[in-house]
Amino acid sequence: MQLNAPQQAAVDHREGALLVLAGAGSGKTRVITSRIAALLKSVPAEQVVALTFTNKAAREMRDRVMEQVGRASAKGLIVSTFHSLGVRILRREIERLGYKGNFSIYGEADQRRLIKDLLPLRRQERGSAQEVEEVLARISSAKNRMQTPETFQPNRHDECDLLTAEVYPRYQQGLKACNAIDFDDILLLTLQLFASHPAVLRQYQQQFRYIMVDEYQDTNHVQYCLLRELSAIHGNLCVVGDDDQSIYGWRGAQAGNILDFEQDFPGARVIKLEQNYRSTGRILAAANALIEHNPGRHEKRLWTAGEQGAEVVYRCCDDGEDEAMAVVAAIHRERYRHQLSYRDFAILYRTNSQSRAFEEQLRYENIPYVLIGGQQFFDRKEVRDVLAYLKVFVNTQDEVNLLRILNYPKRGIGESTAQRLIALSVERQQPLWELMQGGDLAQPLGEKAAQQVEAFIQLMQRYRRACRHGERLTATMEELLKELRLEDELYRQADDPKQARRRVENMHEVVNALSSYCEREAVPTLEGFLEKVSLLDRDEPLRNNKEEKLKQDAVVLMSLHSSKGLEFPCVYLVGFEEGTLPHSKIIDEGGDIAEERRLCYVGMTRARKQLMLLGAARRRRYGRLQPQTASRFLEEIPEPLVRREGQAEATLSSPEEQQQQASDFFARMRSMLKEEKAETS
DNA sequence: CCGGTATACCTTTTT
DNA sequence: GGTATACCGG
Repeated sequence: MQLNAPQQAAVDHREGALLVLAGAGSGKTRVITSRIAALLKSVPAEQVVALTFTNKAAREMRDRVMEQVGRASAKGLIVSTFHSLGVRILRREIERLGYKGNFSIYGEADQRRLIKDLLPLRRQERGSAQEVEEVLARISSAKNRMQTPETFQPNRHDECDLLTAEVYPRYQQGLKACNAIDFDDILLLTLQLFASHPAVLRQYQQQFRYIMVDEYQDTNHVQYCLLRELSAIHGNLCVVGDDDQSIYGWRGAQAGNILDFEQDFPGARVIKLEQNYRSTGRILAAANALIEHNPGRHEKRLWTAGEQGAEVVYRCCDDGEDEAMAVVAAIHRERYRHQLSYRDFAILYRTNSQSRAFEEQLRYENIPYVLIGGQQFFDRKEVRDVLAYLKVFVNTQDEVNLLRILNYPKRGIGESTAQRLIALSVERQQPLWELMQGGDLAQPLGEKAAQQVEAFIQLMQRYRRACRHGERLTATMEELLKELRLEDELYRQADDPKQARRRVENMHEVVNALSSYCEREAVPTLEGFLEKVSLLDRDEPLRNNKEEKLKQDAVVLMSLHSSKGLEFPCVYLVGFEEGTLPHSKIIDEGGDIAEERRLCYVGMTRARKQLMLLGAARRRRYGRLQPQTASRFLEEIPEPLVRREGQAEATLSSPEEQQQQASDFFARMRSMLKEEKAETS
């Protein structure tokens, strides 16, 4: 297929800043890969950098460039995520900032643990889970705004902000003491490195002569600054994106970056791609009608030379189960009518918890499906526990993880012993690892505990040494799991043997991942493995990653966020209700409705041939059945563009609902009685 | 120190 | 309806 005129213009652009405003389905990826291919004809590959947000996007882009220019010409080309590039730079340069090269990368679980331990230091009340979560979010957002512990400006009238101001410096010190950095630090420290070491910056400026950025609308302020620094000399920055698809504002992305590009990089050329090659006319018309309700966009109107296609349908179902049945029925029907494969269908939802009803229905009907995202592999406790051992082997300063495994599996080193060790470590100004190694702990800890600690540290030393030899990594790890008897531990903990088996499987999946990493890599190291694992996209479980999953012939289930960048012949956008599609959290807390609208727009524009919107008249939320109303976005798409089907009313009549009402009544009575009691006593 | 049960809280979206 | 924490008894 040939490039159209604006696409070609973007590919041919060479020097200076370029903004490509690429509407959904306008052949954006093709433009980027073609432009890289064109550059490689006259520029050494190692001077070209393409940055993406997900590993999958990076891999895809790299593959497509190689298809066009061949493996040899692409050698040295950097296609990577922002975070991978950051880590790559930091591994080489971080000692200039006072960290050591074997630093750990802390995910949310590690961060939470660290903050949790910090909170009670300052306050008598113990840090509740909510508080930890809130403080963590604020620290992260501060980092995204480039506020350090020193420059953080709390809102004086905001309790939580003041707490954050106290915790933030300690948190950052804690990280450094553990020789660890968090996800936001990856980018922030890279930027700080550049600021404090101009010579280092210059070196990278000279190396990266042509910089391209995909999904520019998702960049946050730190990423923007990095790009500005790196392109400062030559100005060869080409960014591609679509402000209408900016859906990561909650994570600090600034759609302003793409709206202000022309002011930030004077002389920038702007090219709009508005011809859509993906969806039918009717789907585009509906999506356009919706997105036009958003203020302050780059004016853009998608059009297609293709056919009008089938009607877009909205269907109101009785409840969640009915909705699932309707989708499955539609899949059966369309598959038969148009000779489609299962993989041609996608079910998209706002929250991951919505997947359950569809999974059940699909399983019931024996339809193969794949679930993308959701409960993440690396968030699972059993996986994190194993990884914690590996992290400590690499970085013995990593006390967050050291404390995590100190008594896992249970080895008689309980909470009080741990606290005594920590106190001792503070008192003697000695890292925990050294303290435990030093022996002589019988007095402070007691004979028995000291013995257990001794045994623990012996074991750790032994395996730490064994891990140095890259050859036997996998075998060493297998031995470790065996010696720790983690499998038994998992069976003992779980109350359901099936659940236990799943956990054991997950644990072994880590070993499998390590094994396949070792096979792939020329010089495998534990460090390298952990780095890979830390930087994985949320929804690629190690080996059978997103692509492999998509290749199977199965219906795809995923969140609207995960769906960005993908396309399917038939899309079912479910939960089209107030409180779900504009999510209640956003409605209640005065969040950004426009972003919800964009999310909806992203979902709609994934569809090539057929788009169906579904909602329910009542739905179970937190286990309660509640009446629902149609999403406000439905009204924003005028009648002829979306055909309304089904008109279930929110009537309360089923036996289940009556029972629900009764139990609600008794719950109210009980709580009233409790209050009365409290008053009288 | 451990394992059990009661409980509170919760659900956005994720590199 | 599910998980993470709290508290209590052994």
